[in-house]
Amino acid sequence: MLVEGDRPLRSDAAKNRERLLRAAGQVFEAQGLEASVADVARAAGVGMGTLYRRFPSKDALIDALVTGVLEATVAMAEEAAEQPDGLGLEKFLAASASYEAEHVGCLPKVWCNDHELIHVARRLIARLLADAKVHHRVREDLTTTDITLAKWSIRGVLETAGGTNPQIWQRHLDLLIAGMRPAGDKLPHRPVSQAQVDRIRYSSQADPCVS
Amino acid sequence: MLVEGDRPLRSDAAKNRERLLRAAGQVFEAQGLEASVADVARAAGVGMGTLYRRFPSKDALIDALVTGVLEATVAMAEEAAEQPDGLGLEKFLAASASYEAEHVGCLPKVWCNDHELIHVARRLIARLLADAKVHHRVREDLTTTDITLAKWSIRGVLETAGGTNPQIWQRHLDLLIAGMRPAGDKLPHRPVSQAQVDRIRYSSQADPCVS
DNA sequence: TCGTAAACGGAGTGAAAACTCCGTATTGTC
DNA sequence: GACAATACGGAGTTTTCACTCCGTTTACGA
Repeated sequence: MLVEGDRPLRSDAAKNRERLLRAAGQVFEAQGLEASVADVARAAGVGMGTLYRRFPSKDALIDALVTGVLEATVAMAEEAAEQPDGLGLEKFLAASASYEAEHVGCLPKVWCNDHELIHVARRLIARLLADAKVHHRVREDLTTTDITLAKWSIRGVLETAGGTNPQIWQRHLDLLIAGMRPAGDKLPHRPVSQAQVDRIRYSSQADPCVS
Repeated sequence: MLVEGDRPLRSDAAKNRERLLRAAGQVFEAQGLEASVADVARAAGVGMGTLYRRFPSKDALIDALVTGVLEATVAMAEEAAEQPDGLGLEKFLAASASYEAEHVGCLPKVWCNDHELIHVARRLIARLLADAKVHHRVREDLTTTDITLAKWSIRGVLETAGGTNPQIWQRHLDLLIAGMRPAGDKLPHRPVSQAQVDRIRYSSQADPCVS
């Protein structure tokens, strides 16, 4: 998944790599993704050379953070799948929102579509949704793309509010889940097709989001 | 509201000002706010000097766009207030989402809290919400901060998906409104206080959002 | 039509930030 | 303990981009 393909890292290099990732998360959360790499290096207590030896570009550094979030997301989806009674979907949404709240820094780059792990997560979410329907936890006309939109929306709340305050995303998730509950009427508009979602490349950045 | 305090603009200057605003909207939508001002000037067909004579900084240009969106938002809220039967809130949410979808470029800077017009809009929204409650269109435990979160969430969807496709935000708004509908149970978590919302300064940019 | 105040274009400037280079230091193996 | 191989720091390079300056042009009242 990461750039290092060959032999294991020397111990100091491995330690600095972790430091850099941790520092990058903090700096990007505090200043946004336009924070300078020099700031990240300083926060990590290493030199620029070290940063660039480990991550060939700023984009690669961000991508490593994104990959971490996505791996955690997939893990949470797998764990939620073991929840009985069709409550896995809700559990997953809460768990991943909570995790994202702690990693706000790289969120703008997380839910673009280029990343392999996103497709893995999406398949798992589809199963969670199906299970929730079997147990009549959610309305019949709910689709996986609705869940995708819900995740984008939580990201919007987290990015605006910062990840500090759990109340904020919890209350918003309450509202979303209330909207997902079974109801007599269908949602007024047609669901968004998966193809439409796939076509989106996250336009608010000019460059493709994974380096 | 705008920087020009004195005499009216000469005709060519006024024309170029409009061109610049239109071009800025398009360029920022296509490339994000980190697009260069040179690109904006080129798209508008004017020189750098003209841009900077009209808008003293890039931030001021963005702020002019933001002000336009907020003025439209206030106008839409006022219009929605005339809707009978407590449907004004839903009408407003749909109208403002539709408008924002056409002005995705500057959205990242719109819903920070520093702008005077935001408070105006918020007061209008509070009245729309109260009216919706009187007519039992929404649940009793819904608060104005919930609407604020809903607007942030729509912004998240629009920013990710781009403003091009109305289906996307409509379907998401369907879900939100379904969650707002009257129900037997209360939402699990406590509502977010207005003070908490006011404390947020939109952290994903380091600088304060209005120049 | 003429004069002037206002506006125009766009090359030039300075700062900021991504990325490189290389002399020095550290790790881990024989 | 010595010696490669690997990693380290941080000053220097290059590029990008916001912003300025000034000679030329345009609008518009008299």
